Amino acid sequence: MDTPPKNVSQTENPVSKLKLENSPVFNYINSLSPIKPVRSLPIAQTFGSLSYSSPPSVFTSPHVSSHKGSRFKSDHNHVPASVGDEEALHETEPPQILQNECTTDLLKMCDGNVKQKSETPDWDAMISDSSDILIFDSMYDSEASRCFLERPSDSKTRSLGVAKSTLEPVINSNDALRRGVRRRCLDFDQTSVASSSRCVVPSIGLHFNAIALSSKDNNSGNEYPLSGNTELGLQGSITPVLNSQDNVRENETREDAGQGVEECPKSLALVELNQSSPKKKRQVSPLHIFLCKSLSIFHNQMLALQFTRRKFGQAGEGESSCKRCNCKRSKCLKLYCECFAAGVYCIGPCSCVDCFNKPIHEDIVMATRKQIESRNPLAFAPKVIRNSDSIMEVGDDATSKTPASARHKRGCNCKKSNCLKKYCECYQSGVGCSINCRCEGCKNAFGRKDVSAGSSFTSMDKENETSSRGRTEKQPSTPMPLRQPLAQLPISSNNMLLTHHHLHGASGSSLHMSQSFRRQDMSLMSHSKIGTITEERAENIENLIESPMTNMINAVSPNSKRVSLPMELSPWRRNGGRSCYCQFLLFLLSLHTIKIFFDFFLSAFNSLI
DNA sequence: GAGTTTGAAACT
DNA sequence: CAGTTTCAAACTC
Repeated sequence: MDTPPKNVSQTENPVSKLKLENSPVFNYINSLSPIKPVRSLPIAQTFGSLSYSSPPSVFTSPHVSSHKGSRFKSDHNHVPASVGDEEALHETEPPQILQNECTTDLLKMCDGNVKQKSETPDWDAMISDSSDILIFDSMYDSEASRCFLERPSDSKTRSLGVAKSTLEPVINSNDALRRGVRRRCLDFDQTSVASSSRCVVPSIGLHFNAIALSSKDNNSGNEYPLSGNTELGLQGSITPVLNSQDNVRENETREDAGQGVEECPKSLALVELNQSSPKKKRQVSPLHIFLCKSLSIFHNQMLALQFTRRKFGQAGEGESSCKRCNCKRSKCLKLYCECFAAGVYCIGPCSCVDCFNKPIHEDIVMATRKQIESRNPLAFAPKVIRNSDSIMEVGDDATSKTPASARHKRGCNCKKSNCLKKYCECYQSGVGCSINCRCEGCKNAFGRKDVSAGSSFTSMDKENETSSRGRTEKQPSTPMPLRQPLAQLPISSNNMLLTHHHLHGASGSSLHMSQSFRRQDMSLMSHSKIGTITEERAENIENLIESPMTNMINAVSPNSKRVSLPMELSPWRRNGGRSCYCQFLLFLLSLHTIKIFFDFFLSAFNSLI
């Protein structure tokens, strides 16, 4: 960071300093300081201003302590000796924790930069605290609490996914609460955490465990190991992914669980930046690290809250996607079952009979799923493939809205419905029929088969789909479904995720938003002269912003019936189109900018005097 | 809500 | 691979 040398102030005349501090200019500058304003800045309100509305009850929840106690890092200064102590502690100071600790962290951040650089701030502790705080903000949301406690879990045996025991309610279990986000995940594979709910963002195909795996070996010298809490929100939205590599990670995860320690994932792409080179690592600005981690944590909160809202039917338009199965004879263990097909457990509102698609039958579910996948490796893959250049063709009526290049993977086989009813999977998914369809008398309002042959559904797409069908879907490598796990994605040399361009099906609007946001923030960065954020690091942020995590929010689900994420559910597109994510980043950057100006003016006055 | 229709999934 | 059966959602009344 281009912080002016501070030795000037160390040698200054105390009298001069006093004069300076009493001067109006100094007062003005001091008012620009990030220190005091930040101290008075209520973080909760900041989130509120970002349209990240959490019920106020979050601050009064006694569960606050539970999560605080789940901190993994060595910074246990705040961890009480017992759960009871935790509760006692936090019941007496619920909301202040969020504000004070956050602001304290920011103060540390700023102070750490203003002071001698030898005083390396404890960024780990800071981030750990922040992550706890932020996660608490949503995880102990009153809704979330209900959600998490809806299905009691065994807090001892599992570190991921679904708990086996569902009999005894777990109230104060840190693990249970923390795992609540994944409660409804079909934990077919320990590290292939399914979408937490059918109501969850159906297909955020982000497999952070994959990153963890790839980065574990490289992380030994990580200067800024990440608090394990950041794992939570991410996995809350991870899609079920099965591949051979999962077994390895599964074992690792189980080992971790068996040790009773939830391994810090150290996996976030954000903190993996520039870790391949020790030199580069030394160049990483602590503020940059803080910023990146904060962004990731913030994102986690978005997803966690999103899960909660959808689960409790507050999704507005998204409610239509929260369906319940009604299986009678399949035991919800076949693809007939929408829940099973979507990779989620059945829940209370389901009307199924003899349902085995529940956490207590986890082993059966996993075995069945693998059996189905042995027959058809793409059985749980998304049925609809959207090209990255999909552009909604908006017509006069609602039914004329169709992703120009989105098509059903296998095509339909309608005989009587003319592809005009929901019997047709293409129509149900809101996509037009394609060359792959064997339908008769196709009149699909989203695009008829005969018309699609010359439409924007490119020849490559056709080739992919045709080849896919020709192989009877026994080669999962192609076509690349939307929900391809990051585990299969190429990881760059510096352990950073490659951009979403490697994926099919990123939403065009989301992409546009990301790019717009990127330009905006890159511009801001350049103008604020954040010297330590090198161009490469800026590119890292750029990649982060364009990561699949961002772009796949609008992806399709394994069950094409739950395809789209409603506009208002996307954490990046709320608040009238300006993302909270963006605003949060801008907020952090503005703090940094203010600090730079403060440093500049202070040094200038010091030099003058 | 019951019965029918439909097409995907599963089976042979 | 094709034909048949099973199944559950969609649909109709």
